[in-house]
Amino acid sequence: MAITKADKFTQKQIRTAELAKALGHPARVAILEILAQRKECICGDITDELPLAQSTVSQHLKALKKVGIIKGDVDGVRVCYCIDESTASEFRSLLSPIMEKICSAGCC
Amino acid sequence: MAITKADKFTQKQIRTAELAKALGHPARVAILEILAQRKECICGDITDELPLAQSTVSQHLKALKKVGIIKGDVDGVRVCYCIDESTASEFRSLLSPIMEKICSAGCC
DNA sequence: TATATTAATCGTAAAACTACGATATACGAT
DNA sequence: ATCGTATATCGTAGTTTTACGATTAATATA
Repeated sequence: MAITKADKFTQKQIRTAELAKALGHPARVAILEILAQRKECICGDITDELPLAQSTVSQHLKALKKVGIIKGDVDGVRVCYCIDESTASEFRSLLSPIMEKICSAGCC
Repeated sequence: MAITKADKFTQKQIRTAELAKALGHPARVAILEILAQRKECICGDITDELPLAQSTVSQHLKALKKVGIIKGDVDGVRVCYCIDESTASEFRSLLSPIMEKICSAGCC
């Protein structure tokens, strides 16, 4: 962000935006869905399920890891990815009140 | 997106990402909060509440309008913005199952 | 030790995002 | 008709995102 006055927003707003942004690409939505579907870590075969190059998938995984929504443990030659429940809960906590409000903001 | 194979993702994933992206900036989170807080349209004083230039706020409003989460009705010299409840509900519908799953994806 | 495999990183290019000031447009008020 | 106010749009610059192929690093296996 060029010359962002990020400090003028609240930490909640910044964190909410950060997490929402992580969901802001179909590939990352897909990755989270894949990880959530099976209730276990996914070791290695994420790239196979996406219509993207391996390096691109790796970038998306990195983006998700950066905000903490997933974590990856090295297991030999593979890396096991899974969702970080605590961050997921944090996300829900941040989002819930907003969703609640905007879904009942009756006017016009 | 350069050379995006967007057609390889589901419409749900694409729409979810689109809406999440709209929340992907603190200013837009703030705008939605402002609109949701008061349960009526906001006519004109949105820029005053944000640490951004008028033209920048206008761009953020445009981004929110583009995905349909807000709508703006012209009222004389002002424009009255308010949340589009149907899109907000759509957003919640898309997000809920994902949040549900990732918050109980117990592993590791 | 050599080889194959997995995943991250590097380098790069194109597109999108963010921000601002300046300008244009549209309307109300004088 | 003119002036002032509110909002959108234009032009622009810098940053970030997205994507890919190529390379590197690490490990498992032959």
